[in-house]
Amino acid sequence: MTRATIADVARLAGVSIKTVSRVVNREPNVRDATREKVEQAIAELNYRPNLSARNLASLRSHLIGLIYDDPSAYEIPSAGYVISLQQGVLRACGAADYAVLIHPCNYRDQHIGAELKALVEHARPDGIVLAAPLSNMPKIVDAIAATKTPFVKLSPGEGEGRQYTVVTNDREVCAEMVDYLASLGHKRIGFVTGHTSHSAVENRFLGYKDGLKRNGLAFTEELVAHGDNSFGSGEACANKLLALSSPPTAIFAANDDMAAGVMRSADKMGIDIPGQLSVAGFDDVSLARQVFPSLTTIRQPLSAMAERACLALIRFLSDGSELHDTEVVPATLMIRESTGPAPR
Amino acid sequence: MTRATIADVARLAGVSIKTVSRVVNREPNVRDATREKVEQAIAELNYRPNLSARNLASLRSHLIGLIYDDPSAYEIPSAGYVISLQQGVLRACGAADYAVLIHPCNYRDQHIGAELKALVEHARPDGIVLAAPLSNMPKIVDAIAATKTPFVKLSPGEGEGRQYTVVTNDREVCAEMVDYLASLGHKRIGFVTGHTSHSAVENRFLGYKDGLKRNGLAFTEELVAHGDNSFGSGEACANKLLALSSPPTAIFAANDDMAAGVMRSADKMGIDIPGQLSVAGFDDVSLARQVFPSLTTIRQPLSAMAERACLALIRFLSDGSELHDTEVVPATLMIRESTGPAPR
DNA sequence: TCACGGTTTGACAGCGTTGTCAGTGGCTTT
DNA sequence: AAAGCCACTGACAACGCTGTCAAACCGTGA
Repeated sequence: MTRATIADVARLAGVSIKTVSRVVNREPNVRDATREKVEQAIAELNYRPNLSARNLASLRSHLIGLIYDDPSAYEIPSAGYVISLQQGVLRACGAADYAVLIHPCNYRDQHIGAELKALVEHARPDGIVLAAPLSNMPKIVDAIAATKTPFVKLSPGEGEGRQYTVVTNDREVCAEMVDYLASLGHKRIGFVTGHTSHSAVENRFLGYKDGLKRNGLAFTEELVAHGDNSFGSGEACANKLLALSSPPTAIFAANDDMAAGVMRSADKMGIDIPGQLSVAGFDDVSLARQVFPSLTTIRQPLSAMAERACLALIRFLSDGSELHDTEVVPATLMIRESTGPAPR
Repeated sequence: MTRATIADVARLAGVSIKTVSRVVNREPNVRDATREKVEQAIAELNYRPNLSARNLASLRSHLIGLIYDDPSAYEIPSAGYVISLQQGVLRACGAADYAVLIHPCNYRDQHIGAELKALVEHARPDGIVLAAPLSNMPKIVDAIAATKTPFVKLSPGEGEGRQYTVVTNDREVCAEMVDYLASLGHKRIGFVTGHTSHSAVENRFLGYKDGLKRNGLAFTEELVAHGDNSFGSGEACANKLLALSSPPTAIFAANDDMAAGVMRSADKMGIDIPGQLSVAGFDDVSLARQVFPSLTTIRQPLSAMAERACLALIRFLSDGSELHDTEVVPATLMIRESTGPAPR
């Protein structure tokens, strides 16, 4: 007893296999009565189309490649980021009958261009979703583009306008965070930057400066420390900022891991949060809710961004609708316990 | 200019397509000279086999389904667990030319059996890797078994011996953790249990009792608090244990999230860790290194377990080698800052 | 009644592989 | 020299579906 094929269904329903194909693929021009007969036969035989046969005949793979940087490959654990991506893409693909091919990779790898080329030539996905920070690296974007496979970029940073990109409003929302801190009376607001490979962090820095300006606060290099996105670098940056003769009363870090590092450093120094120091992060990873006090941060709508990007890709694949554009999905402030009125 | 097919290669090499197929699939009985000619033609044309055609002809999908519980579907963020699983499976599959189909699902879903059945019938993976806690749920295991698709179970708990299962030695390693705490002079060691749906946590509890016994310490119900694997429940359990007239000097939680909750609770009460209270967890999620002080815990070799399970599955698929067995991959203690000598 | 146009249906040729089975040719054995 | 064996190679039929195109059908207006 093997799986029923389209021919079995056709025989049982008393129609041709092409008509069964039409019913299965919801094509028009099938009489209602015929459709019903076929559907009944499908149900009776528990027929499921063979995807390999379908793909072979239709010259497509019905596969979407999701390419992202493997977080734990070099000890920056942001697994939540990857899971969110996957959720969004799976949601979009599930609805449209595409399968997802995940491909974690290490952006530091010398041969990543060749690796991605090989992947695409081997699996032949119909389209690709390229996630940050890979989507900000010209070498990688070019390698993907060279394969001629349609792709969308998912980038928290600014899109480049050359390909369809879904971004979040890093810059604006960071300025809003500064608004919020200023509204609490903070005058000296420090900033911990992230690794520059991640173009989004530059925008976060710009947003920080925008915020200072529009709240009448002067920008000082002294209050900026340069981290690399890791928890450890957050600690180091806080050590530096808090050792200033006139230390900041609030520190805004470009991601949550570093913000947690800042908190740990302050904790070690016996500095009370938020009594003596307010701390804010960016990302809203699960850690943000688990540190004590819980972290004020900014939530990126990652999963939604991934879904939107993937849906646009699928739309393009099915009807060829334009793909050169940028879509912005706004992020939101998550006010928690780590920020409070400026001390005085 | 479209992709080269096997026929193009055959023509260029001056052989039949079958011979090309033999070379590509590393089949025996091809003369070296012939093989070289073919390989040269393949390189020249940059030929890559069409996977759909191969799958159709060979009646297999070359797909491994990875089914796991979606952590963020109900706010228990253990994304690192999923990432580790994926890494292990991808490693095994990549080497053997299988693709991975990921399928997060919610074990609380009423219709999960039907959902998995539909998935398997639709995508027709050649084999399935079923991760905990799903692998401990008879309803789910039965649904998978009913599809007749070969599968392996990945379970931190005990295997059931009916199917191939890769487990870790939860019970033994937990006893070792108690050994370690006892060696630091702790006499009153509390335990925070996890959600009972996760059979591994029962073994952890048993290991805790084993450890007490072999160190000559009495087991008291009073020192056991029942959590549900969440950070919040860890806090609640610590509140209860630390309110005892004679509170424990060490608390061992069945997972890291709860251990972090314990730490937060102690922090709120002004209890010094590890000076007044030692805290230990289980899992070694990234959080364990980010809390202050960093958490002593137990690292599960998750990624290695997933890889071993998947390799066994692939071996079975290729040569039909036996699949009814249980393999144990040992876990290891990670001693960090949250544990220290008992106070006195 | 007949031609006409639109809707519905079917025959059949691929899609690019693998599996089966029948050669083919060289070397050993009798 | 004939027979037998083995290593190698190729012809061709699947595999289960979709796309193309032609045929059948059906209602309508002339």
